[in-house]
Amino acid sequence: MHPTTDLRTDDALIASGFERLYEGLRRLTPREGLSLTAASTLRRLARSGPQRLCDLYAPEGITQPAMTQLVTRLEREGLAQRGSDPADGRVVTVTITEAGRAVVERRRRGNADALAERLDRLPAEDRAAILAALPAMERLGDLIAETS
Amino acid sequence: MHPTTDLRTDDALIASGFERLYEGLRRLTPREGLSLTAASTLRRLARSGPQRLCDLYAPEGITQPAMTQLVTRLEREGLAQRGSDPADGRVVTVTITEAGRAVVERRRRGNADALAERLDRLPAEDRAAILAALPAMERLGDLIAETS
DNA sequence: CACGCTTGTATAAGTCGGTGATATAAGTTC
DNA sequence: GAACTTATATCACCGACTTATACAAGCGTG
Repeated sequence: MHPTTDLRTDDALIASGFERLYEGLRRLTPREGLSLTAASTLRRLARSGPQRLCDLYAPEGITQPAMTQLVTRLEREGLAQRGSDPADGRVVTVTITEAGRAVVERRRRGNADALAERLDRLPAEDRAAILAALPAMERLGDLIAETS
Repeated sequence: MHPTTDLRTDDALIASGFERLYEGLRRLTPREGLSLTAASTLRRLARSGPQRLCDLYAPEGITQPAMTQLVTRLEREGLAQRGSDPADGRVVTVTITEAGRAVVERRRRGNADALAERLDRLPAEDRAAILAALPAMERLGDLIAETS
């Protein structure tokens, strides 16, 4: 070990490693008729409960009209529902339906299965290393989400 | 430690951890007018050298016409070039240009910088854990790419 | 060597998911 | 209550895919 770890080099290593992993993960998930944004929005609704439309588009990185359209599509497919705020006649609240939750769950399971298939072919010590780094990566993911 | 590690539980943990990380990474990268597929194709051309068009679309997970169109767009923007195979009059070879390489490099650096900004806010032991898991994650990424 | 089959690209038409500009309606402020 | 702000919707457009199909070059076999 060096007396002071070289952050710059480490960061570059991590970035290029994540790049490879990211590409793999991207290919792994079947679309099933849901865009990345649609799936992410559904997960958010499942995780954080009903949200105002106006609080939804910025974290998903799309514009307001895009979110209006996305919610319309989700509603048409029965995965989410529009509601109204009694206190403010302008706002539309978006709620995930049971069918929506089922889709989120099915996708999550499918993704996990596909990943597991590959993980099983990895040496045990690789799995252990990934497992050990997991809490750190989750914290990193949250940190990115906060400071988006 | 358990006598036999519970693979199923570990896999699920890893899948959900990766999900959070993936969402974060997805938001991190600015689009800069390149689709995910376009960026990935450029990286592939930079990494593996000139490729036949027919060898390009399957690994990127799109159809052949989509790749034809993508190459046309890349060519129009000066990031790639079409060429021909003297031995086979049907094939089109695709080569990345210097401008294309520059774009790949700039995106990589931008991504690394944005990531570094967050990594710096992570506790040192988290960074260390991620660094330690990196080779494993790269192997996993490659494994997914192979068995796509 | 001519015929049909296969392989590699391209084109056409349609769809989906996004954008910016703008409209509309509800709330807020003074 | 007029002007401003906020929340959503609509419009026209574009980019990036899809399937179906065309076309041209190579290949195999009688």
